[in-house]
Amino acid sequence: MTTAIHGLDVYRRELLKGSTETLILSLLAEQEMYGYQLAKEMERRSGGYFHLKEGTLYPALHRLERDGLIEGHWELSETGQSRRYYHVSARGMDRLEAMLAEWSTFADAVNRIARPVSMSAYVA
Amino acid sequence: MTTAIHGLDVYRRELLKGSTETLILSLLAEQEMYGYQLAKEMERRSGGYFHLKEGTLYPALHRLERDGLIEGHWELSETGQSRRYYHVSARGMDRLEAMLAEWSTFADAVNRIARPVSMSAYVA
DNA sequence: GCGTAGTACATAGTAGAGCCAAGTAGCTTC
DNA sequence: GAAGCTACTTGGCTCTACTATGTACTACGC
Repeated sequence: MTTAIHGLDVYRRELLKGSTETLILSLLAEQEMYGYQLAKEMERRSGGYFHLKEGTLYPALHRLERDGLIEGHWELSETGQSRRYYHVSARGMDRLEAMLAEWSTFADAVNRIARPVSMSAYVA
Repeated sequence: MTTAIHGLDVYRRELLKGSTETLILSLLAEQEMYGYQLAKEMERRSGGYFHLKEGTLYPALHRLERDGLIEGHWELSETGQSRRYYHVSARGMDRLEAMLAEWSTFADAVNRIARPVSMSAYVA
């Protein structure tokens, strides 16, 4: 059941694949944040469209840190909760820039194929 | 080795994930085509950006056919080569429309987060 | 004091997509 | 007859997002 809808769900999930890290880097580049805060901020900024699950968020943060793109440190909040704050490293900034350029190219290419008519300007 | 570049390769591949079927449906919606022709056309239209490998293309076509979004039939070319031509079904057209809408929403959401400044207009 | 809800992080397991590689098969060119 | 292009197929691999579950602390209502 819900087979008619199911395909779209999968589609949205697959679209997100690969963009998650760019989105995380973008937000962290603006401001140092901890995981939970990041998830909330992303949801807020996207008008509820992006809702990162834990199983996506934390492994992604671990990957980014492992690759040296972000750096994290523990802090104890007033309430006694431990939070891991992350900021983007110099290398991460370079990567972010490259990823944003890649995203632009990709989006343009998709639009050239999927929406050849409705796009106002595309190079001949 | 090539670790600095590797991340971007992965990024491009992951971006493609989920968009492939939309791209295929879009091209087939314009014109009936066979697999190999589809790959060439996609590469041409995207200025070489999209280069679908066989291991991506044919499984994707099989999935789309299995889901009833496209329908295929064999034809024998003048040279004696067998080709499987595909066209988009009514159901496939509906799905394509939904996917294009989803793509727009997704791209907007990404731009709101990743490029909050450079976007000319976004809703407050 | 106890259950519930929210905050905050971690991870094992699963599914799915794209890629690599290898194979089949026909045609053309040398 | 070897190489190269066309054309399709398939098995195995990697990577990513999600599900589900667990830990642990705080705050609220009863």
